[in-house]
Amino acid sequence: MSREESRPESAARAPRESPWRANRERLRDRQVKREAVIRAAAHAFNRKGYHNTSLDDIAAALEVSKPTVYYYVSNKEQLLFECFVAGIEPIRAAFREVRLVKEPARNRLKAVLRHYGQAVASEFGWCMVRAEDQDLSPAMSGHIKALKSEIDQGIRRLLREGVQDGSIHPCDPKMTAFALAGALNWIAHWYRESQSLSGAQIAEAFITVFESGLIPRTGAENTRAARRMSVRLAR
Amino acid sequence: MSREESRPESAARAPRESPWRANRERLRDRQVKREAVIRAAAHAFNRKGYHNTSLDDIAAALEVSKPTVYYYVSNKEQLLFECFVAGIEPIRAAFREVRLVKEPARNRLKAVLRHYGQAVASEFGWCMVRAEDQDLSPAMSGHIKALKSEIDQGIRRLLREGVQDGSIHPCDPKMTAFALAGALNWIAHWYRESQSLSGAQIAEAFITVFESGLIPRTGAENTRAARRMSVRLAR
DNA sequence: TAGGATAGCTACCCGCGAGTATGATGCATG
DNA sequence: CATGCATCATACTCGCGGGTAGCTATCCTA
Repeated sequence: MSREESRPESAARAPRESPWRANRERLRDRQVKREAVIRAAAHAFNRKGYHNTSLDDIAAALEVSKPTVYYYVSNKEQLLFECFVAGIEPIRAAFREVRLVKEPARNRLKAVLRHYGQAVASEFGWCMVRAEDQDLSPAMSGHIKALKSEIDQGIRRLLREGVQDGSIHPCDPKMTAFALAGALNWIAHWYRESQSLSGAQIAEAFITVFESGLIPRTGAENTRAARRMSVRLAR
Repeated sequence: MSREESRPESAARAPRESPWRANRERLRDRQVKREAVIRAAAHAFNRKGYHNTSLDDIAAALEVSKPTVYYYVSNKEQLLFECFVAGIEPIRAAFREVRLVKEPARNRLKAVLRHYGQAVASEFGWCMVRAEDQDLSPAMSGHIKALKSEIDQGIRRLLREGVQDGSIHPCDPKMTAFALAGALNWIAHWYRESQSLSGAQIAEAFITVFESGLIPRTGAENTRAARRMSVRLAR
């Protein structure tokens, strides 16, 4: 990434304002490498599953040895945890972002769900969705549960707000949130990078389904969703 | 089960019509025990996950030794496979059953989804949903993929039929099937037997969500679903 | 130029768990 | 009684993989 510019500088002893400069750069280098380890782990977990991936596999993918991996991460469990966090963070960010927006709750929910879908289809999606408490120590399991719950509660809240402001059809927030999140989470099970659709496109298609519902709509309300669909089906 | 009546008979040498009678009974006994092994495995997989469950665990739960388990099943992989089949069979049955019914496709789809939800919330639900190709030999993985695909195609077909007969809002069958199945599959991740709702009730709630959609309905069409919901929310 | 921190490797330990060799028990048949 | 089959246990093998001990190389700093 930024290695190409930063490295030669320090190697050639550029005018150093602070004696800590080189140190900071080394730390940043280390961070870059650490992230590479996380990504390699996510990639491997994606393809072969957590339990079928050995740390030797991950090391081999990075063309280093196993102790090198342990130099950047304390153990396998933490590796999974980091992948989980990397996967779920964009969703949390989406909630924060949307909190400031002045729009009907349904639109804010849609924005969140779009990011949600993209996150699940990302390289960390598998880890986020499949990180199981059974595979983790109680402490990490607790962290993960808390983060998951935060997302769940966020969706329920948007649903309640939507029902109140009239932008969402009356519904049971808990069950509806389960249904929405479940459908999106499940993307991680079938989505492959090579697919023709991107994560955003899938999220968009799902949102269309969720919005219109299965029962045919009559009159003025089946406007956008239905028209978009007929366009999609036409090509 | 039927052991109480059948065993004494054979032990007491009841009038035997055929010399194979005792043999048949022994075979049936064996089948009963075999199923007990499968169920114990499903139970353990449910709680601790496939990879965190050893065959010693399963044996211990049955109060037998590991070789006894191997006497009824050839290896761990097959154990998972059997659980998967036990989980998915009710869904296949639902499709067969519904094929004969003369109803709008949306109602037939609903019937299937109800069984689907119950199956996922059953004791084999976890195994059905989580059986991963990575954990299985290519042969079994192929079987499982075929069965999963059969279900998927069945849902898509019902959706297409529904769009044609007008009982379902125009939609992309592929994406809609993914959304529906995903939401239902995900039940296995959060459902616990102790929960207040049964699998059937959850399926019912989900169907309500899918049918109405998030966008508020106006006029005559928000009849059943919305009324049902206001009842639910009232108590 | 010595000393120390950083980064990485080879070679190992060791426990867990899948699967098995072998033998004991018991029941039916001849 | 002897033979054979079915059922199950004890006690093992063995490889995989998480994790570590200890050595080496490099580079920065004093």
